[in-house]
Amino acid sequence: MKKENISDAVIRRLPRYYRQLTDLCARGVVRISSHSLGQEMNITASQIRQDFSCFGEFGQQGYGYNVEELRAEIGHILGVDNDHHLIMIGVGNLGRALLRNFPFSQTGFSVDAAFDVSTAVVGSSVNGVPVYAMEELESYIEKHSVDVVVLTIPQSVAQDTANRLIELGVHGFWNFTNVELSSSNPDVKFENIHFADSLLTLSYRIANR
Amino acid sequence: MKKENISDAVIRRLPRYYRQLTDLCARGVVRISSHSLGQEMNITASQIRQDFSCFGEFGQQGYGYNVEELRAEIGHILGVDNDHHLIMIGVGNLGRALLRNFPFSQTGFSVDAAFDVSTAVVGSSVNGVPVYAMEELESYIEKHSVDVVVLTIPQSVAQDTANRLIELGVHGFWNFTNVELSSSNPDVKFENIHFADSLLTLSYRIANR
DNA sequence: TATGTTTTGAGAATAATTTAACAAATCATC
DNA sequence: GATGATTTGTTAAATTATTCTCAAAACATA
Repeated sequence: MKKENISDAVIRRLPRYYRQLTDLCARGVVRISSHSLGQEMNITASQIRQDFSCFGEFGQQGYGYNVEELRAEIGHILGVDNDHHLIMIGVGNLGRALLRNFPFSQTGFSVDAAFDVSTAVVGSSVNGVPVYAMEELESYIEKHSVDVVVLTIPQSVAQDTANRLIELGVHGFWNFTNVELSSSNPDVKFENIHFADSLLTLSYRIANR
Repeated sequence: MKKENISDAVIRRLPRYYRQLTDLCARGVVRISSHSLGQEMNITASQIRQDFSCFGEFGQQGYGYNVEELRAEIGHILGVDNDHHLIMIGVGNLGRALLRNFPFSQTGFSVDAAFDVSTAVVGSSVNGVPVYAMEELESYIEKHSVDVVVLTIPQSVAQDTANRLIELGVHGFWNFTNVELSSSNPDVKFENIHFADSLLTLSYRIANR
């Protein structure tokens, strides 16, 4: 039964399904049951069926799921076949590492531009992505469509920079700064990579194992 | 009422409390009630009190919580005052970015060594951390205590490398590869930073806002 | 010291998530 | 085509997480 509002818990599991199905495809597996998929992923078959049923009926009784088809469906739900446009603010060590290594195109994103305050990098390009000065941000966004902004900047300027971008109509932020960003507009979405938070939970778990 | 087993949901909120309390300290705030803390963090006062009560009674009726004291308690729970030892496997763009930027010491970790397969980096040092050849891993771990290993290596060698380290007694992994790692030993803890998963959930949310 | 206010921690109630159960549909084989 | 084995999608039950409520404790002020 297709649901109207999908819970966050379900959404956060989708990418993992997508990865597993990509792997199954690569291994040449044609079909799979919720039971065996669950075994591979170490989750219950019930949860898998429940999760998928939020979006439609992708399986067939007595048969299971067609791997390639299911992968395409979930990829579509996640938007990997979209043409999302992304820019990066902050071309320091982390920003550069992402530009060089992260497979943006595989997730449906094209990286169109980067911005930085440092005159040392402005004018250069990293992995084919041109680096502009922060002053050019407004005029750039007026001319180009921007779906997501990657924030790889210092904490201290994170919220101000976000505000400036929200003002310009951006509503997707991939936030690598270790602060909580917010907007009064509920349509503005923040996705955080909080390195420190992550390491601290590990610290807790190894101490309390 | 102190709890025996703390749920993952609670643990994952602790670092955020810690951050907020650090900020309050810096702002010179001496005491705070669950209500106003909740307002600042956009969560309910109930949840805050419930969360804290898992670990003890840190507040005082009619007064609230002493900010500095509470910060210290949560820091202690998370282990920021521990002397955890950490090594990094894989000194590529991402590994280098972390070594240069991430404040390991603030989270109770000291980075003692890094390892890589590339002869181009072996023998060098990044931000004071010496880079050794992968062949030296076994002898290094025999001589030094290692609590956590940061995996910033290609997916393809992630599980094998983890296995090799688990064999050597390591039971904490900060995993930056986009694969799910596992061990039959439940005392081995994996904390994942799955960049692609994170961006995909954002992709979903901006498309379905 | 008495009085009204604030605020916690705990228990109860509610909400959300996960797991179990099962009818209905398909498959595989005789 | 009939029969038994699979496997789904859905509903129900169980579990987990969050929010509400309130007595008890401490504070603030007179």
